[in-house]
Amino acid sequence: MSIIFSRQCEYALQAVTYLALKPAGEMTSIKDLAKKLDIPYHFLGKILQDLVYKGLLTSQKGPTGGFALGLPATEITLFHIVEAIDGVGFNTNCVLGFPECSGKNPCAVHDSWGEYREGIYQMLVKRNIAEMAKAMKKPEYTAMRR
Amino acid sequence: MSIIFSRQCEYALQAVTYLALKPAGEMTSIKDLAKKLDIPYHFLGKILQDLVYKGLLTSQKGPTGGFALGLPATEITLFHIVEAIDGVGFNTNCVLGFPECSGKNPCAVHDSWGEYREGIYQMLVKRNIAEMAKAMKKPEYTAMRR
DNA sequence: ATAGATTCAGAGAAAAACATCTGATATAAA
DNA sequence: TTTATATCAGATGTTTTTCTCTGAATCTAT
Repeated sequence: MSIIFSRQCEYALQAVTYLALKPAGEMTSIKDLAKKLDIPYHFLGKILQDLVYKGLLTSQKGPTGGFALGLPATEITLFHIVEAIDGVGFNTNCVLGFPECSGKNPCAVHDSWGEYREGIYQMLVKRNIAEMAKAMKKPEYTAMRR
Repeated sequence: MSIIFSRQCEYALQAVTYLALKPAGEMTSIKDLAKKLDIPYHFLGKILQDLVYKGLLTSQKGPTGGFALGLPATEITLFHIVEAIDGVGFNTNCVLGFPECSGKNPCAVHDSWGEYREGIYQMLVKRNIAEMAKAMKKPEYTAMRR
């Protein structure tokens, strides 16, 4: 289907970015997140739970509870989230799926892909959630529905 | 799971590349392809059928039958195959899945990704199956098992 | 204390992707 | 003409991913 990240991963990126827009310390409920971002409620719950377990978010139960960033927004990179949800398979295997493609026996796109892959990796490592939030702030996120 | 092309698409690329290594006009059976490339027999059958329908391959029934390229190897690009199997979703949507990411309201990686995407696209469009076959020829493809 | 709102945890359902099976049809060679 | 070997076509099965449900456990505010 031509995709780089799983749906879970995309949802995670969106949710964390949204949390980064909130005042520090404020908790946001799954309900709010799911509604604003148009992500299935229970599915999102699972994903956020996972991110709490991995230390990227914190959570609090009970009324006024919810989720918040577990680290300063500037310290959470896109790569942290991708790694937590999807793992890092995309920079080991041949893009075209040739099992024997390697440095010794490269496929015709082995080297070009290596460059793009590295670029994408750098993009994920260098961009943090604070930047993402800033970029998406324009229409105050209200337009962020599918 | 972090992937760009579907398994089907990878199998298709491998199979077509393998066919390009064969003398022109020679037919290769699913059995041969499946065994050499270690792809599930019936699944591969379906994929090849699809490629015949799309005009990239030709087929012949009966003994001595099988599949062959439907066009000269130099005229089949990687993009042709990817397009036939996976479609072209990867150069329209936001990599990170932000629904509202666009030129007007770009996410923080919108522009960088645009460059990589274009590069990858060019890579697929410019590389043809003849080149792929040449690159993979070294150990005469015999090592191409998982 | 109690009530209400929330996350947590694990099971389960639905959909999509991946793979297999079976019978039909075509074709080449004996 | 018969037989063996292919693809073709459609149904079926399996696995993975996506999404849902339910019943705790936890916490806040009244």
